[in-house]
Amino acid sequence: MDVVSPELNSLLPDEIMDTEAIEDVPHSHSGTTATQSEPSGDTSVPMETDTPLATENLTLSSEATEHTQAVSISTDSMLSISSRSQIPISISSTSSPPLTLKPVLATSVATTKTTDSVTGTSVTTSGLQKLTAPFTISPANHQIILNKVASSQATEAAKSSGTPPQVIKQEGQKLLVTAIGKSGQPIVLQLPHTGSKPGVSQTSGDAKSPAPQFKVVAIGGRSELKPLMGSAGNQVTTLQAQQLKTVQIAKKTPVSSAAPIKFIITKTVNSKGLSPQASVPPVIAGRVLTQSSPVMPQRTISLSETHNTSIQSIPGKKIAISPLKTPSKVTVVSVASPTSNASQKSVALPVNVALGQQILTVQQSTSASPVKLATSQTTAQNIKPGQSVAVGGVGSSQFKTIIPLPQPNVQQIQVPGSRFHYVRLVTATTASSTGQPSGPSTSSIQTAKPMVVSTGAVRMSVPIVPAQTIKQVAPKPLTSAAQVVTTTQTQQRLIMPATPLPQIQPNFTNLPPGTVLAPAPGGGNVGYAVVPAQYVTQLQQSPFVTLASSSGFPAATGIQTQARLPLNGLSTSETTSRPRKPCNCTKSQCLKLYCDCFANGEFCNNCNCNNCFNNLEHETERLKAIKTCLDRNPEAFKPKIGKGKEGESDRRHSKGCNCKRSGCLKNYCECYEAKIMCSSICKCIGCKNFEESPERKTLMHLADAAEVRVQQQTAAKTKLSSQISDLLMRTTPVISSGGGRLPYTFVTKEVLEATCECLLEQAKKAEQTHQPQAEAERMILEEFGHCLMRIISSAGKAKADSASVSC
DNA sequence: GAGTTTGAAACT
DNA sequence: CAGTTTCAAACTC
Repeated sequence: MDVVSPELNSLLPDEIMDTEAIEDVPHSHSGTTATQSEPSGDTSVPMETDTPLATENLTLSSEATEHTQAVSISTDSMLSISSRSQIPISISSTSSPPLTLKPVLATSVATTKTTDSVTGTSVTTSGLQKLTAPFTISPANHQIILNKVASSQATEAAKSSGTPPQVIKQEGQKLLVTAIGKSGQPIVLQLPHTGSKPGVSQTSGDAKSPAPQFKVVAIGGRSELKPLMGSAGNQVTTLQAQQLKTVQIAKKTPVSSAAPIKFIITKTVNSKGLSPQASVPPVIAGRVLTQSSPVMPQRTISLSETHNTSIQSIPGKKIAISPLKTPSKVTVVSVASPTSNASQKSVALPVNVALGQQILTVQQSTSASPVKLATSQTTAQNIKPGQSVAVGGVGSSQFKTIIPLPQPNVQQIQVPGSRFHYVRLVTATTASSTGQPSGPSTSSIQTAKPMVVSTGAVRMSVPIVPAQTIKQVAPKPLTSAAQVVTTTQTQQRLIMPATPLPQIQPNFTNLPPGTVLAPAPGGGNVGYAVVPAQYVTQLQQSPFVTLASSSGFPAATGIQTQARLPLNGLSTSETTSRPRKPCNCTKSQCLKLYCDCFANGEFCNNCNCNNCFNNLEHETERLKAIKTCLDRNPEAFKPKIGKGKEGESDRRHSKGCNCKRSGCLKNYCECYEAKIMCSSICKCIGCKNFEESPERKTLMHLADAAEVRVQQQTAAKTKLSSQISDLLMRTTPVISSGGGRLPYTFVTKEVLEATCECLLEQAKKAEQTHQPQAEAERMILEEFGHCLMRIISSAGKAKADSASVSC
């Protein structure tokens, strides 16, 4: 089954389509059984794998020495999962790139089934320790889907479904997955283990045991392996980081043997599962079904990847990540690698990850395009087992619900110069232990630091990847996509797509950055947000972002900063170097493309707009507006200035301008504004914005000169200001020179303090006498005037005295 | 800062 | 798809 229809694929950004095709081939031939290893042996956590279909299951186990199924990966790509444990689990893949899985210290992996019913209900079940998921790794998509099953019941359901999902079982409470972006960028999956001992962390709600966390980080990068550290909140310590399981997929550059690549995930492929007809009812791609009983709420995270070719698409493939009994936090960060011209073969990766009470659905576009991740969570109470919540589907029909989060539960933070929006999703009802104060967790990435939510009933920690690291991995933010899904016990979710996606439906991953999707009805506290990829860059500047306010989102505006997206193809550095201009919308409610903020996928912040709906408080309207825009133009949120055929020099407007009177030499012209020349697709009249245009050259020359002047003036002002400040701070005025010292030279520190005391005294006096504010201000100003007069007088006297002495 | 110009977006 | 209207930014004074 095709996850994404061809139509949808056509709508995808070019960069997505350009990705190398990595073909995930069902591996019927390898009939290996899923290996299970339960180092922990914790009773609470089922150690055995529930793999009805052992052959096609993908299993991650620390101890498992076997890997069963070959996972076909595009020839260039390599998937590696490493854990500290030395037991290598290798997964043979049909393709040359080997997939190796090594278990984490105590983690065990069990394969389970995940079923997606035609009705759209997918249930992934397994023991807490089990990860069940139809597992698909498509190099093209650079995503790895893990499905985590929370409850054994879910496992049962999965079995019933009959799909041979690939199961990844992890005892650790944390799962970190890093996906590779396009061109040869490694995908790293890290499965941090909450506790050194398996099964220990499973106790949910235990303050001592960190809440289970699941993190997926997709970083576009070259072949180099960069284990992203997901510091899942506080719980990931440096030591823990070492325990993380890392799956790395490198395109084109297979990991050298010398490379410390260890595979912690064993992937077994069930031929049945691979078969389209899979016993599993056709899974609606991208559709997330959440079933949870009040007692055993289940959460499913499904990642699906669209295919351009039906052959490549593997319906029913799912990767399940073993759920955590304890409230789990899921963080997914994916950064798409720079676009590659690789074949557009895509592999559908529907992944369902059931995490205890959460269901996360992620669909990935066929290409290396920005990773798309959708997360929906439903409250366990409202959702019955078997009940499904659709979070994003390939087809619009699959998109059952997108509901804005309750305003009080959402906070947005925008960081200037960054494409990322920080979104805080708070569930008031639940208090999570995730906020445990811990030093900055360290991961394989040393600089990575978690965002810590210190206050509020719900605390959410978002691993922040230092910009440096991110840059290394994803040098080109524009093409890269990052998604972060954070699920805490409180059911918080954060999704950060790197780049605006053309469509909101059926794949909600197409939502523009900053989009926050609310949980399905009844889902209550859960929501998900789409955040721009440069989020990571922001992190660099502020390693810790505190999303802490228990108060409602509106109150959090103070911490909001403006996030920006690259404008019109300008380099990220260009766009991020200066803050975006505030909008002044008055009639559009900032929900139309007239609004630059909205058009850039940003929330309005510090703008001058009136009746603004471009914020989390009006997420419903915003989502609707986004959908409307995407319906009208699937590429509405794509950068208008796309890459040219060969580098930036060929950048051109995707649609071309239609200027009539400006000669395309004013900023009215989008081409000119983007500092690019008009092209053949432009419909402008009287265009003067071409290479040989003398007017253009003159303008450019003048513009350059003006810029230089501005810089010089700025430098001069800075210097002058510094000098004045330095002069004022001098404590000892120089009066012996006999020169004409100005009065301010007598404004020494002592004089300033005395003046301030006088003013304060005056203020107190006014307050004691209950003077009106205006009168109080008058009194203070008068006092200030007196002070000045005394200073001037003293200066003059000193000068006179000095002169007399000299005489 | 107010008013005008401009062209993209939205609408018909 | 073309024509018109709406809108907000760019620009002018």
